[in-house]
Amino acid sequence: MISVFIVDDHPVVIEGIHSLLQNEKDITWMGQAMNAQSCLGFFVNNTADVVLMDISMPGMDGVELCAVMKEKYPGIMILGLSTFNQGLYIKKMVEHGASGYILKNSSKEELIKAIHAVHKGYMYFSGEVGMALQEYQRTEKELPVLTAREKEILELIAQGYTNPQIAEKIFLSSFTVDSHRKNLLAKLGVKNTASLIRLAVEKKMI
Amino acid sequence: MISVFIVDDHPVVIEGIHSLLQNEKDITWMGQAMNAQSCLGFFVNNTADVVLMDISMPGMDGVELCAVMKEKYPGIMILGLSTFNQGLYIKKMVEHGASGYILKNSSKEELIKAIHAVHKGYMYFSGEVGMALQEYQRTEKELPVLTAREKEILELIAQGYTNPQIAEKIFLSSFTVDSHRKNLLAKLGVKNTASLIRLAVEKKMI
DNA sequence: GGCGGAATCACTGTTTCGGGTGATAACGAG
DNA sequence: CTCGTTATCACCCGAAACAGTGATTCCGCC
Repeated sequence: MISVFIVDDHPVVIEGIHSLLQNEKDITWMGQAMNAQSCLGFFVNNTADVVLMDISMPGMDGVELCAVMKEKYPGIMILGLSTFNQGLYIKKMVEHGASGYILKNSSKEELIKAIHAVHKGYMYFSGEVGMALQEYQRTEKELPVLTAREKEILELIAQGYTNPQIAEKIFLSSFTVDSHRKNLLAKLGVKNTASLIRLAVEKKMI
Repeated sequence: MISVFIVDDHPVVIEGIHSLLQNEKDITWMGQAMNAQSCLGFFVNNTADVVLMDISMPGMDGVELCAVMKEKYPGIMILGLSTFNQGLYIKKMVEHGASGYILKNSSKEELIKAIHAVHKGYMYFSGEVGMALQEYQRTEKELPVLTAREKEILELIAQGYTNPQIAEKIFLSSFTVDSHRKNLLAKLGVKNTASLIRLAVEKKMI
């Protein structure tokens, strides 16, 4: 049984989703809020497994509310709601802890599929934005473990040394350095030095 | 009128600087501390415009104390004190918010000049380390201005695109993209893509 | 109305990177 | 004792990056 709460400033959306879900045996309708304050008020004395949350709302928007909710109740899964593909906001919501995103005109099947997915801890993304963001998540969470040697060489690459220079510096063959470098690219799933260093700096690996 | 406080574990240094400053009309002697704890205690109920701070002290050293002080009282200017040119520590102190550095055997004139300089918000560096650190500051704060085109191409490089790919994407010749790329390397004073991207990410240019 | 910077394009090299493929030795875990 | 991983080294080859040099157009500024 999955308890669901919805936050959206459009009554018609609340009603629509409510009616879509009311006959689902394993989904319980916990309630609704039409703004961020009301939502936060609800969760003082109540809880839910999954929160469907509008991205754009008057006052505190979905991105902020998402951050606050995840801060207070990390166990609650948040699924973004929007009427169109707004890549930037989706990305921001995910960065602030949302587990996914669906379009408001999604089918009943997709809605239920998405609720189940995020409840189990998966990410769910609706429509064509899906693939791009799955990729984003991959690099976001599953950071491969680098060996000591790889970290050492990554550091030197970031400092601007070339393979031959690194080889001389740490007494290795430049072939070896090149091997490690290629392993770094493969492990981190990037295709060249530029994206390697960007990832490394952003993830504070160096 | 500039109020000055000093932190040093050597009484002779405190005395020496005190006597150098006692006849200065626009400088007020606020007091002294011989360790970090005592210094922090003083600033609970007092303040000062400029703090002369020894780099090496028993217990919490100048670098740490500097960080703590700047965290609590960002408006207080800190001037490092050391008996010799210890580049690494100076660099660290500056990174933690110090506004400069003088040698303990500086002349009275230099001491007063330095106090006035940091009080006005300038950096001050004593002796031959001066130049090196001014340089450090230059690359640290005075980031060259990039043109719109350069920023655009920098962004694309960071996303992992090659020159030919960028050229195709924004309808330019790959020669042109390469020109901009070389300008980026030259402007930012780096020698390859790795250090370019590292700098760009660390300085939040992308 | 010239001067400088930005933006564009062009050509020629050399060096480095990146893909693929494979080998050997050491070492720890099962 | 094998099996997987790490670390090492090796070679080929095409693509990309880097260095150097130079040219043209456009546009704002003094």
